[in-house]
Amino acid sequence: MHRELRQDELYATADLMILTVCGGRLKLLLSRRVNPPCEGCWALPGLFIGLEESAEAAAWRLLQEMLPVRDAYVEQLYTFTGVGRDPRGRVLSVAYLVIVPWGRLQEALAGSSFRCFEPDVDGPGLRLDDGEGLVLGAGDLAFDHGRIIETGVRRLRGKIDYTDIGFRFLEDPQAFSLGELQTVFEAVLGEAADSSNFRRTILNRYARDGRLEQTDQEKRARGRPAALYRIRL
Amino acid sequence: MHRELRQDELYATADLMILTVCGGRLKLLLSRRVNPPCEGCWALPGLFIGLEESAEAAAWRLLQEMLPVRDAYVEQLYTFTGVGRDPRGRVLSVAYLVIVPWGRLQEALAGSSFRCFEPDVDGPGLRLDDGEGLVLGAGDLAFDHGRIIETGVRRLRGKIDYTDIGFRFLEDPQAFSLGELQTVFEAVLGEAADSSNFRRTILNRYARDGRLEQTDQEKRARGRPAALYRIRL
DNA sequence: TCCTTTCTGGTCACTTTGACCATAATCATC
DNA sequence: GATGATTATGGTCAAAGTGACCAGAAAGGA
Repeated sequence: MHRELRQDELYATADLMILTVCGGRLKLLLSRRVNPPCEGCWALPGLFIGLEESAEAAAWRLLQEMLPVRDAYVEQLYTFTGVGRDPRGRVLSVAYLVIVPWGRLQEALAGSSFRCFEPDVDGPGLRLDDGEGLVLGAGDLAFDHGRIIETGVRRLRGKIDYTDIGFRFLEDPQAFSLGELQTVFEAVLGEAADSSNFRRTILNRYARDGRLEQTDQEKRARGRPAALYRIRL
Repeated sequence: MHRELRQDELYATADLMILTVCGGRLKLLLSRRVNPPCEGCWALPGLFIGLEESAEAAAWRLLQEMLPVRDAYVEQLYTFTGVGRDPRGRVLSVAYLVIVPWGRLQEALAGSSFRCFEPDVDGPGLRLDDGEGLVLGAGDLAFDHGRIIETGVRRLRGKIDYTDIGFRFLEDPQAFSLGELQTVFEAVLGEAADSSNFRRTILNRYARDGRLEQTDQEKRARGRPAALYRIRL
């Protein structure tokens, strides 16, 4: 999709930070740009916002075009407006956080050109590791996407403790174990939690007012079977 | 500033929610529109973002043009992108929270056309009261400014407890009493606080790591003199 | 039958929070 | 100058929340 931009006009794109938790790690979807500008760089998926659609509608449209997933969670992250951020012209970027449970993402991902990277925002600069030897720095990313990614990961970390955004990573919010939820929290925050304290905190916060309820089912895996819960989002 | 918009182009404005605390109440600045569209409606100040400036730079430019204040706090709030939000054409709104201490705002306000309104987001619909008998509802506002205002007040309330944004309302962050700070919190949250508990919480949170320090000065007013503090922002 | 793994429940000390009470230090008023 | 109102400051006390542990339960695997 090569597009010539007029220099006396303003444009806006919707750019998506598609996040998931897989193998106990927070992952981010990037694809390699095949056209200029930033040819060969890794980039967040994005598209130009049409004149007849809201930014969020554009985000959903892109999501459906790229990987037809249902039930994704989409939340506006921040709008990046630096003058020189796109060499083609003046392009604002309305960035979105998109959360898709790994199970649903995995299928859609097969035929796509996306690759999963694990973002690390704790060091001096952003690092992205695909787990197979490929490690990117901010310089390997198109536009100001490095800054967007840092903003997104930090925002997610900041919100997970006082909103229900963590539940959006669950394969099935109607049947999940507290262990699965803990895995999400650990992946997002990047540090281990005590399972006993974790369960106490979550149950205190969500079961008290009935948003979280235990079902009569259980999940059997390696260890002791886990009770399954249901959350009202 | 009447402007004809092309129908095949996209535009973006920076719209400002200028907030202050005055008389123990949270106030918001609105002005009445004298030109179409929404002639006669009350509106947030806003301008079109130029091709050569970032949205935040546009916000600062507008601020300086309207009321030359120094040392305001500016933070991006949200980007509103509804298709029908501006009858002139396709206009995105990058909304900003702007906080100006009342003392500095008051002077600049004298010659302007702005009016202070106290926003109330707790009822079924937004209400804005200027304290002199004028009460606005969302329908009296231009564009989707009612939605912007609700978003802004809620965001401010949500952030005041776990960020230092409340200190931005202080006349002088280098010399303020805890009573003044408490007034800010009460105005923003809309409910009274226990002064003893408030001081303990603030001192615990900010004095522990040295961001908040007591000065050797004090402020004398009606009651017992108050110690003055300094915050590192 | 062990051993490992995971889930679940509990204790204990420490911190935080909300509701009070008490006192201190000033001003306004008589 | 005495008195009362007002605001600031310091403290207690119980309840709730948090972090570090320990212990047992219930499964699968060797």
